[in-house]
Amino acid sequence: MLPELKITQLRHFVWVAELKGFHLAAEKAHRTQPAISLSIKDLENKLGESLFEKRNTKTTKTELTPFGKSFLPKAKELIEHHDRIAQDMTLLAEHKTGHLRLASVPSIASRMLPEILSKFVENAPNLHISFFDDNAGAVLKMVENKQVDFGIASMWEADEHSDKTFTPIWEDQIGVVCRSDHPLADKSELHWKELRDHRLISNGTSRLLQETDAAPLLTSSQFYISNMISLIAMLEQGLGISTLPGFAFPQGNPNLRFIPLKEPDIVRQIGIIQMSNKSLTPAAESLIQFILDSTGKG
Amino acid sequence: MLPELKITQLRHFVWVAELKGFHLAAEKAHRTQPAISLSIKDLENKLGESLFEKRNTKTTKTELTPFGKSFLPKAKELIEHHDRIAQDMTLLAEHKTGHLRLASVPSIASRMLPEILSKFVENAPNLHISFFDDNAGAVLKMVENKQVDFGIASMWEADEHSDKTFTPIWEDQIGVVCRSDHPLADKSELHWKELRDHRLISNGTSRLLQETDAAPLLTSSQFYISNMISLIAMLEQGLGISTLPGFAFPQGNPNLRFIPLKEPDIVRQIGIIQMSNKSLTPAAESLIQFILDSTGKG
DNA sequence: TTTGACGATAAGGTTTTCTTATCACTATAT
DNA sequence: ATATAGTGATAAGAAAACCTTATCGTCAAA
Repeated sequence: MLPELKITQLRHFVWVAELKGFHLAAEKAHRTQPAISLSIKDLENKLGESLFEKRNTKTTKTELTPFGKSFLPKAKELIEHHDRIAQDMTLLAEHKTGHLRLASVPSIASRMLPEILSKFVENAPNLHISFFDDNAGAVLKMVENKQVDFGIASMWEADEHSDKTFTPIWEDQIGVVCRSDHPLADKSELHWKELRDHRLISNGTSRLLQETDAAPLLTSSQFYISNMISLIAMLEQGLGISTLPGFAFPQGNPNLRFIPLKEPDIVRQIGIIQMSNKSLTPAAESLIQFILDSTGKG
Repeated sequence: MLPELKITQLRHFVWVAELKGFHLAAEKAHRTQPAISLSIKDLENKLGESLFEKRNTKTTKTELTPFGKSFLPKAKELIEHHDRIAQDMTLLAEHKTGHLRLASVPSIASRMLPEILSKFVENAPNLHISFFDDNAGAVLKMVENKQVDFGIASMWEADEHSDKTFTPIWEDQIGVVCRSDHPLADKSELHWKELRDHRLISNGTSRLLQETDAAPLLTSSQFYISNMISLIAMLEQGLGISTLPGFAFPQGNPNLRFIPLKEPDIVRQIGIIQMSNKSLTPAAESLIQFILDSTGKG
């Protein structure tokens, strides 16, 4: 039966040995001298051998026995090993290190995450981040397959009571996008019926119009363009108009206008999607909290 | 401030993780299930993060959190490290391993030690032994210089109250050595005066006659031979007779006889010499005990 | 010889750890 | 659907481990 050595006990031993005295060791351990005496005695009993030369007699020096001498380096190594692990785990728990994987829908990825992430990593210099951007469906899949710790996307009712949890964060209003010189360009808001006479290009986000008053627009749509970059190019070309969530609109584009759709007022809820049963890594947990805080939802 | 993890606690964690359950782990730890629950809880508090998935709810499986998963291998390593050290030190304390150095006077070295050492090492397969044989003075020096853990030799009064401790073990009686065809060869015991008419070769052990009734023999001695092999050769040649302690007599030599000296009856005390203040390694301690036991002095 | 420093020891209090008893929950088998 | 057996959590008190105060004996230096 092997004895079970306590780290604290080993520390006491090392201190007594290195400071050459029980009193000094006691001070360092924030304990009284008898506590150290007993601790060492217990250690000696466990090991079955004296660590220090017969004390209380002849010699006043606190000196290691040969046995103690051979134990000293081993004890120090074990303590160092312990401290290294304690340090590692503490850093991990405090999300200063580790690996964080997330996926997001492109609009948030380009519009909100750059600032959030750059601020977040300031306090976590050793944190590795893997980031994926894709459409909402793909994000959802990556969460389900546990390829990512969590995802950022919108979630529609169908999946509401599933094994995933949705925490809404941003509200993204649908609007109409057209060229600056388009007849609708100067409106400050629009009714869906005003769009009927214009060529509507549908895209990946157009399904948001389904099940709303504006649904009829989709059936009459001649073009469908899935790729956002192509879509923008077409719109800039003046091929037609389209609907997009606000965050997906390339803000700062001088040639295009974004006009909120007021009737129907369609708002896309974008938020965090995670598995309900699986708990998150500290780093992931922490980033979510950070996002909530920096968006005022905390 | 780093938390101080206890080895026992880490064991509990590893067992719960590997046996996938608190009850099984409790059994293995010879503890009750609540004890393990609390132990894990305490560990989680120290680390500041959950190790197992939210228990008591939804899932009945005891599963690690990502944090716990990354902790598991580290915890196992630390436990193994601890056990390795505990093992090493226990072996060292039980003198199954280590390095043992001793010096002995040749008579004991050749007469008693072979059997003793071969029996001793049977129980200590990993013990390294360095052995030196030399005359009593040299043995004493090696003990003083700490070149050896202890020495085996005789010790004369002058050094009695020194920094060395002498533990007598063997009693070696002085006798007369002569060739088998020598006039004295058939005697069963001798008086020193019977030697006066024979040529006496003195040797390194002859000082044992000093301060005894037989001292006059030394002054009349014509030959002094320090080397034992040469001495034996001379004796076999019939050059003369000599005195030797019994253990120094090459037993089994067909050409020589050993006749105990009865008057004076000189007994050389041979025993263990060690430094008084310095404690011994477990291996040395153990060999000394073994010698005491096997000579009935324990 | 006295004093100061060292570590050991005794007695008693505090903290930690464990146990017994019980609860809440889930899954399986009636 | 209900009972049953299995999971882990929790509360209260007992046991063990740990620490403190007070004191002692020894040694070495003043």
